[in-house]
Amino acid sequence: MNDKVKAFEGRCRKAGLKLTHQRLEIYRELASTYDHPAADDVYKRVQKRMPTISLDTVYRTLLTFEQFGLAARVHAFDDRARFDANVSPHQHLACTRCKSIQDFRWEAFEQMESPVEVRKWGQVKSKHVVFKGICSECLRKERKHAT
Amino acid sequence: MNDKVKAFEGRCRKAGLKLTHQRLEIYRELASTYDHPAADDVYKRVQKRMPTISLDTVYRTLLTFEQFGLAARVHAFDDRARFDANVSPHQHLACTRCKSIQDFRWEAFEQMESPVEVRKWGQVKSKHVVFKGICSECLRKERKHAT
DNA sequence: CTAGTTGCAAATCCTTTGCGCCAGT
DNA sequence: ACTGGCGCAAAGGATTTGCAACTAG
Repeated sequence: MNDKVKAFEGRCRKAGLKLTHQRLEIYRELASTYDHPAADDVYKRVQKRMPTISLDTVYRTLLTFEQFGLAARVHAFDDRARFDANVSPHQHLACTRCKSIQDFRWEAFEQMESPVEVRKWGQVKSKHVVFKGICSECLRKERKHAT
Repeated sequence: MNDKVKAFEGRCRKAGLKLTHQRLEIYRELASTYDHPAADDVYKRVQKRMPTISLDTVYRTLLTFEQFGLAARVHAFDDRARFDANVSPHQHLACTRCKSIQDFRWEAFEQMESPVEVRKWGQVKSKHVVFKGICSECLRKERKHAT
């Protein structure tokens, strides 16, 4: 965790981004969780330690992180954006019931060659898979209710 | 095209959905294009032939189509939802510059077995790939400006 | 010092909703 | 006729923006 923050500080300096308390706290929060929080969630959590932070700073900061490759935006559901400090290649599992999002690696996919249409289409920057369905937790709850 | 509409009518009857002019026009519009319009685009286009239609009817109708499997919502960008009358398996190419979205088939991917983590995660309903990058059209324009 | 950042409040954009009237079956 | 669907207007929610005050480098 502290390594992540150290790396983050270095990346900020290199990019010419000022290391403000807000950015540090927001990054720390994002890097310490695997649940892909929405901007609002990040705001609420950071607010506990830094009561004066404002929601728009969180939005602005997350946008900055995204632009500098320090965090990624996840488009699993369309109601609100979700964020991820994990910027190395990985794929997502998204539960349509509880809206949870989980990372997983899929090297067979990541190393697969893209079809010709894709190469002809233009300059690809990223490829990403999303599986949707119902997570086992939600399935369990459902069975209980059905009983 | 007319086949699509005929099929659509059959599917509506079977599902107990009333075949209103609005639904027919919205479906016709969506099925006649490959550009994955947003609700607002559909509204503007349908409005030309049906000036009294309202935007919220378009939203409601697209939602209904989605729920009954008559159309699909595409989550490529997070600003607004995009829709697709193509509900058979296919993947997407999305240009971050012009926001265009293109379909393509990728059978090697579609037939690939999912990793264990996925099967353990829960009950998967769909899997979908999005490639992001810059389409050749945008690249061409960029080169022109750079000259 | 000074440019980049923040906090506040207001604005904007997309999408949804309540309700009375209308239309498809 | 009955019920679902429509149009209108207004609400709701997420995200962005203008601006003055502040702060990291």
